Amino acid sequence: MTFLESLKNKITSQLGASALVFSYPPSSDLGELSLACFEPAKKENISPVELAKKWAETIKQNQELAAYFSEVRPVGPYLNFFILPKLLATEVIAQIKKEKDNYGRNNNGRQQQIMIEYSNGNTHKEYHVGHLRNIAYGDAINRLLSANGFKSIPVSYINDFGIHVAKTIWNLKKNPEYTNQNEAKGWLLGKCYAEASQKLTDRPEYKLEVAKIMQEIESRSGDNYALWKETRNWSIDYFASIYKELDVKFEKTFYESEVIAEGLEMVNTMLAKNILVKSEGAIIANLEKYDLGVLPIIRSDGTALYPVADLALAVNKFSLYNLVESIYVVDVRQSLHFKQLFKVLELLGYQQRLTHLPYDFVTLPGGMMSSRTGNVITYEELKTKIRTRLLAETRSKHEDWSDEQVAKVADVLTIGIIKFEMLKVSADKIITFNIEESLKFDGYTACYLEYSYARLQSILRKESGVSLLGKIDFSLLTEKKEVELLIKIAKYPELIILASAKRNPSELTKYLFELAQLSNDYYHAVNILKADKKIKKVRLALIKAVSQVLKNGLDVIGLDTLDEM
RNA sequence: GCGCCCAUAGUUCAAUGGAUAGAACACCAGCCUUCUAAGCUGGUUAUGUAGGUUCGAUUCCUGCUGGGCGUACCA
Repeated sequence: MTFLESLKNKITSQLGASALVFSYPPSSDLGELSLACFEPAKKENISPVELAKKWAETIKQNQELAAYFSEVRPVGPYLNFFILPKLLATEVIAQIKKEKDNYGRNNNGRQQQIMIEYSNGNTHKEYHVGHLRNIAYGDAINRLLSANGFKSIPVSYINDFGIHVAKTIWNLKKNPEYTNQNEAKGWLLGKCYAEASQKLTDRPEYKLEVAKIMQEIESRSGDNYALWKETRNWSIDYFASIYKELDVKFEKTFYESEVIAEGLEMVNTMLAKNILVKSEGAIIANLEKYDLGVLPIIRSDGTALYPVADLALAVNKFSLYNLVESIYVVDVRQSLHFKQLFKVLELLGYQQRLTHLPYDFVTLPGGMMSSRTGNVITYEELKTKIRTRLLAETRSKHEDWSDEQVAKVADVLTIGIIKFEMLKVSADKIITFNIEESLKFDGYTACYLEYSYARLQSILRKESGVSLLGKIDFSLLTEKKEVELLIKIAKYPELIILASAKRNPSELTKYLFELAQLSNDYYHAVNILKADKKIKKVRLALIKAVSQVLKNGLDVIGLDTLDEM
């Protein structure tokens, strides 16, 4: 239990109340902890102002509890607590020192298994910034669940069998130069797809050729099937390299091509059960009585649509793992599709909790991203642009560094910028990805956070001789900024719970930014290394705790840290 | 047509129904003999519209306006 939790429990029990809602005052002039008395006053049938006054006295009657505070002050309908800095510092810093990388983690999930599917790669297609939002969001939720004590199982589902594959192969055969270059083969397939898509829009008469290729791939024999197998691996290898760069790991990867047969069997069973019906030559799930319209399953030409694999995939997940929840991190535009899919699974008798975790799309300043109009930025292009700038910037700061050192910093910051830009906005907001803006190093950015951490490390490094093991006099932390920092890091475990409950990593990015601001503010205002010996020691202990919290929080949103930059 | 989402400062975003609606960018003025100036300090600016519920609404409900997305053989 954290210091703040136990303090809130003690107050609640002394007041003889239950389920009190605590909050934090908007300004440190109003204390460190606050209790709004509106609701409890209703139960007691007195005004909240009166109750706050009354409760202030009740707290003071308990000497042991009152000793935690320099003041318990009723302010209108609020009861505000001024926590003694010495106690706050002693307890919070000790806990961080003890738990280190585990500070902030809890076991609320009791190791129950939650599967989270994200990444949604399409082989034979370009990998663009939209995918990056999915990866950053899915990976952060995965890490958040894990930090809250769930056994989170990240899985990736790769669509290697759709019509887009046939389009790419069709164009590849017409333009063999796509296979003869030195560039990454998976990346070239993406270019090949974009061109194919454009050609087929301009000349729809080629669609018959594409359909023929698709049929041959589905029949799993012939030259086109062999070419599919070969090119599929190019994309899969390419994805693996991207995941490695982004530091995301999957426990299992599902492929559409491997579940489609099972899905077709399910279709037959469901036809027999009348869950699916034939209509206008196609096979559909008619969900109109649930206000969910119609879900087409099999085209009238007999070929399978996306839900076939999706149904089999969902069932596979449940049979392979004992899940309390199965999460799908997928673009909000597929909301109706998932409602339909979940309803069909329910009709089949599955009762597990299924969650579609939607996020809105990423656009570019020039308008909606689309392969067709060419207004699309691939991961490769984005990464290169950002990394090139960072290499130059880092070199200009450190002329004496080796190329390896400079590259290391640029690599960590590049990935950090991409993930942070995707996470700092809540999922229901459209992100207009402005590369120039993302490249800035000021303000609410990944670089700012990373820089703040590196600065703290730098100070700690300069005084590595000072032992932080011996007795530290925490009563020496009396500066206002020190108390603000202390209460901020004391709150961190609550943020992990909140961000996970709301499934919203931006709660955490915001918190970390505020912590970094406080931290930068602090070491500008207060000298650490030149302070008296005892004060220096306690201030070093404080910034060590702060840097630990920064590191832990950055880790939860998937960002690596740098000791120097 | 129907359904879902969005609307807050010049721009991009915050705000479990609660205290003076917070930040960042941009702009202006300062700070390197002081732990990395990728930093810090100070200043200017906002809840689309009409109602309702409430002691209290940026938040909940309804209408309107504007924008986005989805809506049977794309994924």
